[in-house]
Amino acid sequence: MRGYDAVDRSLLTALAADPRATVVALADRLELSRNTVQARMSRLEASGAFLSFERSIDPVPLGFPLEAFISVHVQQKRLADVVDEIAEIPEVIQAHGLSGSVDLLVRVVCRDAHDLFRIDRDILAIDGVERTETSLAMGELIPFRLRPLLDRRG
Amino acid sequence: MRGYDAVDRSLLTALAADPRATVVALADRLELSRNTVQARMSRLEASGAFLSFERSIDPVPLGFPLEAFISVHVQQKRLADVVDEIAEIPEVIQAHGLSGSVDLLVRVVCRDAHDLFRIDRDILAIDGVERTETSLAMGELIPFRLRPLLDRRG
DNA sequence: ACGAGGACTGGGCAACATGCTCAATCGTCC
DNA sequence: GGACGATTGAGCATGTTGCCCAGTCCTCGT
Repeated sequence: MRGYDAVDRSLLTALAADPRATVVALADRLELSRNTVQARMSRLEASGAFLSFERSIDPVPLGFPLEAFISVHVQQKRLADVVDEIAEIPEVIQAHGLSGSVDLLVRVVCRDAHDLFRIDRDILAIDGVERTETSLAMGELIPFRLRPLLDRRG
Repeated sequence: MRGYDAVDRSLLTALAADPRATVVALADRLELSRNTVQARMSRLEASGAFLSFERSIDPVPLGFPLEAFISVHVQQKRLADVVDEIAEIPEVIQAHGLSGSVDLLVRVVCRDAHDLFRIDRDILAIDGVERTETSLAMGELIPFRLRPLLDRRG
């Protein structure tokens, strides 16, 4: 299933406003019948509209107040191995392969600056890694959001 | 409330495995009483452990298969204004302020390359923006995860 | 204009979940 | 020992879920 209609989008929006809303509550708010909401929800679920719930957990109260992005330059041929090794570091919470001069954008959280230093060192020590550049995230200036996208006509 | 104990972490882990699990189901799985789970959940909720549900929605089925990171160099003094203007672009789903040579790391999704080109142009046109560098995300090589962190001793 | 297919609706029903309260138990800390 | 907080099991009224059904409404293609 690709592309959602207005009903799907408003369902997602309503869910964003209240993630644990019941089907009945959603039906009420959207002025749809309970059956419709139930059917839509199963379809959304089945179509893979939802990512892991882990994305909705805040690392800060877990004790990781610092976030950083580490740009990694890699010997291309060893990219897969490098990724495997980076994945072993628990503080790495995400990594994207990029086009362009930087090969890998690694997102990490840590307890303090010392922690970050260590993680960077660990990545540099990996065979195939040529260079890294660490940027401390000073804040999420635009917090993750999909609403503007959801609110537009599809 | 800062810092969760083992019970909190296993609750979060269990929730990650099944985001819409009922309190009863969680109690079962963790071999806790229903009351305990209910109490913990309210505390987690109240302590701000959960981020917006939007983070758990996949932009791809919404019709945005392409993701990119745009590094933005800004005249420092105008940073706030630049962020405000960037926030007007719906395809911008997140932005971090960074330490280092890049001031702003903007995460965007788009329908196609043409779309991306337009967004980059829009950002460049903003007063106070000096330079941008666009990197297309070739894939989420390490999908967002907190489990390794959750699984460790707190 | 007709019928078919799909989505939506309202009704009903049994099984289950929730939110709440209570009394009892268990550790830990002073 | 005594006090405190966390946990437990029980109970209860109310709300929710998952399911099924029949009826309606739209949109298609013919």
